[in-house]
Amino acid sequence: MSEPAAGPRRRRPRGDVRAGLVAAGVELARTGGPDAVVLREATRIVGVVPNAAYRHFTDRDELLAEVCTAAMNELAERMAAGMGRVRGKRGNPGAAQRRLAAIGAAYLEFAQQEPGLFAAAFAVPQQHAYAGTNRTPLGLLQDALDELVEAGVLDPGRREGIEYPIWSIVHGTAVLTGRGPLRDAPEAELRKIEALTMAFIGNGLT
Amino acid sequence: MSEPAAGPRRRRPRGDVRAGLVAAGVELARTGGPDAVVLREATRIVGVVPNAAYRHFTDRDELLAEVCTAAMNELAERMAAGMGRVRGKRGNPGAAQRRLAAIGAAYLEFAQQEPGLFAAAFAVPQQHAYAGTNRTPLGLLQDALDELVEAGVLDPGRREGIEYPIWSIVHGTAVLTGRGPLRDAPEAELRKIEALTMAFIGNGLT
DNA sequence: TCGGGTATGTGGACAGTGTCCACATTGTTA
DNA sequence: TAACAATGTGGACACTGTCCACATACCCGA
Repeated sequence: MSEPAAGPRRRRPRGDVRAGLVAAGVELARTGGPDAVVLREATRIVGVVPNAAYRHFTDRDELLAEVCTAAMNELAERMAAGMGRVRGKRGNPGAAQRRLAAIGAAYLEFAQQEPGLFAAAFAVPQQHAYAGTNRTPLGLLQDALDELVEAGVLDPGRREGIEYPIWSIVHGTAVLTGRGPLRDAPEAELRKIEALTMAFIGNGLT
Repeated sequence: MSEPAAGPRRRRPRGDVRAGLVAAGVELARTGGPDAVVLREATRIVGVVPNAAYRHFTDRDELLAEVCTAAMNELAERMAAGMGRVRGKRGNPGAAQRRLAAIGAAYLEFAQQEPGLFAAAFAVPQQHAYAGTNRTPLGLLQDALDELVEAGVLDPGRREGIEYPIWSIVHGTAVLTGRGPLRDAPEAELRKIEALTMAFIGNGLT
């Protein structure tokens, strides 16, 4: 009874349906990962007929890509937030180290609290643009490492390319303990693994 | 015209259809990853009606689980093979290090040469048994690390739990450079990242 | 040897999905 | 105001996983 009884229902404002579909897709991904992003369900949530989606996306894959980008952005956002909570001037050795630890912790925390979105973030079909901003996981990590060099904690000679092993170890931990084979280890065990991961990184930097 | 003209076609030997379905599933996964393991297509390959699959698996998920296990076994097999190619007595420091490097290299190589199977190996729905044998990626890694301790290369005090960061870094590299955001980096770049990964591990052990 | 029971395969059906086509409506612009 | 582009609708198709009832082949005990 919420609909205003027949009458040619007003069309939603421009671009509203598209945004709604993406938002709906994000919620679906949050619950069930990328596979749960089903086009028809998204249109149902928005309250529109399935075909309407094809006015905004050529494919289900295009919708999914949009959802994935949103998920990746949320991950980056949480990393930035975690880093922002660390006080201390840029270049301060202790603060620099804590900031690196903070983005790593935020990464793992996101993977644990939002397994669906985390999986979606890395389930991009085809190609990911990422153009423009470097407010991405990799960009943030690189910033943190650059600060570590500035602060004199990390030898400049060892800086080049070190973001990749570090990203790998954090991502690997997230995946293996999340959806992966280590998923049903007891909570305490998982904490220990995370601590080992962080320690291993620290070890590799000094 | 290849069928022997009507007549009640002989039933296949016991357990043959089941094995065939798994094999077909593996081939599908090899080409397109876990999502490509579609039950009806597998039955088509085996030459049987879709419903026949339900005499051997309760679910498509159960078939998929079987396929995933097979994929994981193949990964373990390749790691074991890579390790086996390294000569030198157990406990020899150099050989121990080369063996660790070999299983890491085999892991990355498998992920690159068989992206579909690699993805499938870690796409197990629900729970993974793995009971019995420890001829698994983790088991092999643990063996290699134990040997490293025996050989006096790795301080016994740092042995406990170190398999997890190491597995994580290798797995993370495989995922990020395979299906992940680093997937379309140029070949040379990928090699460099792999080398950095291995170096980072060596650094973390000594 | 035979007869029944169990394992296995078949045929037909259903709901759900992505996607296509033709049509209707709206909002905008010349 | 008339034409046009953007957007939404209705109906259809092939494909998927899964269910039910039925048919057959094989095996084991009498």
